[in-house]
Parts: sequence; structure tokens; C-alpha cells
Amino acid sequence: MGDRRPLPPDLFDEICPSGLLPFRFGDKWAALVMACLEDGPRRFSELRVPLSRVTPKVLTQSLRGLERSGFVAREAGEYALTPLGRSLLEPLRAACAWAEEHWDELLDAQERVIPSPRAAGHPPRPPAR
Amino acid sequence: MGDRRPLPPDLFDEICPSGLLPFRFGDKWAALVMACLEDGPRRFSELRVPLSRVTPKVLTQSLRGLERSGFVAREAGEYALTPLGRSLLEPLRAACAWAEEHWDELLDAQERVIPSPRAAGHPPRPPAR
DNA sequence: CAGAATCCTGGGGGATACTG
DNA sequence: CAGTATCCCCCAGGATTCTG
Repeated sequence: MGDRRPLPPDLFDEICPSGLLPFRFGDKWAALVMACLEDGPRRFSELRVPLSRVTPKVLTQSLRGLERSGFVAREAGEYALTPLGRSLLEPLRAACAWAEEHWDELLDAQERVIPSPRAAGHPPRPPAR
Repeated sequence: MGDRRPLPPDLFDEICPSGLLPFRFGDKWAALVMACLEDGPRRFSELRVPLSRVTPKVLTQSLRGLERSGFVAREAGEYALTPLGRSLLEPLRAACAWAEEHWDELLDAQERVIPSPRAAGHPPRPPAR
């Protein structure tokens, strides 16, 4: 590892903590929506199929957010990835690959519930896909 | 692009939307904390230097969250990345690299504020580092 | 079909103050 | 120094209902 110099106070001085940083990008469903648009434009109703657990309002919100960020464009009722959005798929894939690769470690960590405040949380959802 | 087959309804069937997926991982400051631990273990007060805008309570929260996820371990007042946490730095880096590479496009999108509900948001923070 | 309007709730996360 | 304890506010995001 490095040299253990003290951390400079201005390391993140004016940085918006995770504003434009694509970790923690978009809202809860954004990543999934992006994935759905991978193969080409989709209409609202098409998106609702795999995202059946998302209410239309929330899906709309998510899409509007992605539009505002410039990742998705809507044209004639069709949602499509912009070039920028498509380029974002790359780091997204990397992240997914990482998750699959470390899936069991992630679940392990979930198990050995460290004394969390609100304990007795959700039972870990079974993996899928 | 692909074949435009309809999206299968079970595409994300049992998936926790972005639960274990490292996009949208942790809380607001998690990524920054991880970055601070890159060069080796740090004590609470060391972390507070670059994260001066984060209150101790919130920083603690963030650290506890990272512990519970198995990304950070605390030992004798020192916080350090676990192997799992360290491995997460890779996709994180990829994401950061992407952000830097598309910085101007990201800002552009921010500018041309598409008719958002609560308009007149924050002025875009200037980039740093 | 493609949303918009309305209502409601949890908890993320900031400010401030206090403690072992 | 390394956190807790309180208080509080906002808003993501879900349920439900209504509309062009």
C-alpha cells in the first residue's frame, strides 16, 4: 500500500459528494432501466414488463431523471439510450461483474449481521438472473 | 444493437433492485470514505480531515454501514479496507474514470435543464480533484 | 396505453449538543 | 479523541386514483 501520508483537507474540497459520480447515480431503478434499454428503444409498456413491481409513477420518475441526466432520450414514445448513456453501460457492467464475482462474500457479510441499530432486517432476497 | 426481442417478465424477477449491486452502494459518503482508506488504515480523526463537511454522526453511520457490508473492518480504532472492500475499488475506479472522461457532457446535461418539477435547483458545483 | 395528481411514510442525513 | 444523543426536515418512492 501507499505511504500513509496524512489525508489532505482539500481532498474532496468542492466535490459534490457523489453528485456526478456514477456510483450512486440515478434513483433506485435507474440501473435496471438502463439495462432494459440495452438492445434498443423501448416503449413505456415494454419497460413495465420486467419492472412489474415498479409503479408507473415511479418508473416515469426514473425515466425523467435519466432524461435530465442525459442518459436517456424520449422520442415518439420510445425511450432510448443516448451515446452518453450507452457509454455508461461499460462501468455498469464492470460493477455487475464484480457483484457476481463476489456474490457469496456479499451474502456472507449480510448474514453475520453486525449489531445494527434497527436489527432483524429483511431476509436476504434470493439471487436471480 | 441486439435483436429487440421483448423483455422477459422475469428479467429481474427476484432481484433486489440495486441491493447488492455496487452501483448505488452504501450511503452518500461511502465511496469517498473508501477512497480515503486506499493507502492503508486510518483513524476516525484522520478521516474527518478530508471529510470536514460530514458531521461525526453521519461519518460514523457511513462507517458502520461499510462494516456491515463487509467492506471495512475496524480494529483498535483503525478503519481499514477488507479484501472485499479493496476489490471494490476496481469498479469504483472504473466509474470515476468514466465520470472524468465524460465530465463536460455530464455538465452539459445538467445545464439544459429539462422541465423538471422542482426546478431552479442547486447551481452545479464546480468540479475538483 | 402513458402517464399525472394526490396522499402518505420511512429514513437519509444535517445541525447542535453532550459524553466516556 | 471518538463517538452518542436529540431534534428535525426533506424527499425517494410506494399505493391509489384519475385523465388525455
